[in-house]
Amino acid sequence: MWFKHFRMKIKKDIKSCKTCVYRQMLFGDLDDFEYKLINDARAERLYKRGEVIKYEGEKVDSFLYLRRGMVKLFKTDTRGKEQILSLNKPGDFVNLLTIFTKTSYRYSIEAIEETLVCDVDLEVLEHIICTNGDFAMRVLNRMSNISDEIIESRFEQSQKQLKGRIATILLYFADDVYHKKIFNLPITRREIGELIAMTTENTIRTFSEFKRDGLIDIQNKTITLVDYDRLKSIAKSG
Amino acid sequence: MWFKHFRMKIKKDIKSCKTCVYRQMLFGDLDDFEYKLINDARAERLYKRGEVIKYEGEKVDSFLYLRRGMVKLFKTDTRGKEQILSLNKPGDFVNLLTIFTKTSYRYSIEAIEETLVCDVDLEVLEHIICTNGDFAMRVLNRMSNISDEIIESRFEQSQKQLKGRIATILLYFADDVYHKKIFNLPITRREIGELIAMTTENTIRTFSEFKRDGLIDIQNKTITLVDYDRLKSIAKSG
DNA sequence: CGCGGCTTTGATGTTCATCAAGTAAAGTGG
DNA sequence: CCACTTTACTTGATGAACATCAAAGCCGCG
Repeated sequence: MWFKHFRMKIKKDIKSCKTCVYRQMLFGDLDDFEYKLINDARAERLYKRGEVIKYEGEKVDSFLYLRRGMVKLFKTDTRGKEQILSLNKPGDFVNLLTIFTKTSYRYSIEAIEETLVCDVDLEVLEHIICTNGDFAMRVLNRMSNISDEIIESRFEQSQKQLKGRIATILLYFADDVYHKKIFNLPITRREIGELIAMTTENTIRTFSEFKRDGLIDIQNKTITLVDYDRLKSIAKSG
Repeated sequence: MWFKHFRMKIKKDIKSCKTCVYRQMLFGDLDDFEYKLINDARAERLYKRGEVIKYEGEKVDSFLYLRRGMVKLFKTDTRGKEQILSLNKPGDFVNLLTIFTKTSYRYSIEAIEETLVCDVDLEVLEHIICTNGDFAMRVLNRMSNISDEIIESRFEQSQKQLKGRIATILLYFADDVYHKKIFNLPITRREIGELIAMTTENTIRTFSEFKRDGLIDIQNKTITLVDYDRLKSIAKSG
């Protein structure tokens, strides 16, 4: 398993953070000098599906944000089954909540499709936080928002049962990730199960049922949302 | 309901933050001027059991920390049932994760016993963060830790079933709150159910079963952990 | 002293996990 | 490129864990 770690490609992109589309989300108001610091401490890394970006237990020493692709954060439970804590899509600050913990990762991060990640050295980020109070406030603000969203979405998912959770996931891909009603599922049925805390079998059963009921169409990995409104209602009602 | 809000007592304590036992947890390295700022922006508030400290939807405009007593953070689900997100005990920073969100509370905070809370105006805290980088880093560090702990404990609880969750809660009170094997349960059976995401009935059934099996003794609200080791093992194994 | 909330126990039903078994797809090594 | 192996996908049958419904005793409090 570990050998995968060494296959990752490291390259420097010519473009600077200044021209990055995700810049304004956090680094919007830095001055030229600060940009240069960030930019010099930054590496772009490309991962293939299945490559592990960070292992549980590794030291947290960089700030990660996702430019392309998709990653999962997951832990392995006592019986050896993986449980997915969250999916991250382009624009997400993968590990922002954990970044300042001074301990090590409590979960692993793995690419679920070809993924491009920006990796910024933590010390540089900390330096800017220490010297630029407004920036510190912006980081704090992002952290609060991410934390609130996680708690909120967990709360909502916990009230739903199987069908509601599956419908929610399908709508997440259609609305928030691909912005289309037809898309290729980037993850396996098993991973969907790990994400919604259900077994693979029941996840598949629900997919089949949704297909029988004319809610979706399935061609292997290609999903089409046929009855969007009814899916929405299932996602809502549980 | 809302009228409760106005019954809360507001008083200024003579002692300053400088002498507070919880000082070193966050405010340890502030200079005299900063202490004075915090101290002047601070109010101590005393709440009785059942009094709501913050309502979901209220604006977040202060930093809260708990000096005495216990509070619960909770939300009301779609069917009108409450779900407890977390319990906080003395020394906890009740709303630290939410503080910088610039929106409003997504949950309510209520005292479950007589509770003394320090309430610090947010603008003053933000001012100090903006001008004292080391302090900002310490706040970020605390936020990361709290977030990690929440995610970790949720992950662990989600793998357990009824008995494991109840055992975990009992050990939490004994080990982390009261540091005794005999204590008065500060919350009702229903609230325990809300905390572990189970029904009141099954929570009670499990209590009875633990008593029958000689794990605990129950006299109304007074709980005695009789077989601490076996409880520990149940909490661990699920 | 009676009303409402808390507590308790039992009976029944639902949701989901587990086990089993087979097909399809996707890597892998010769 | 093909046999072989592994992993993903699928469906059915059975059982366990927990929710729901019902009913009654208890306790505090106005």
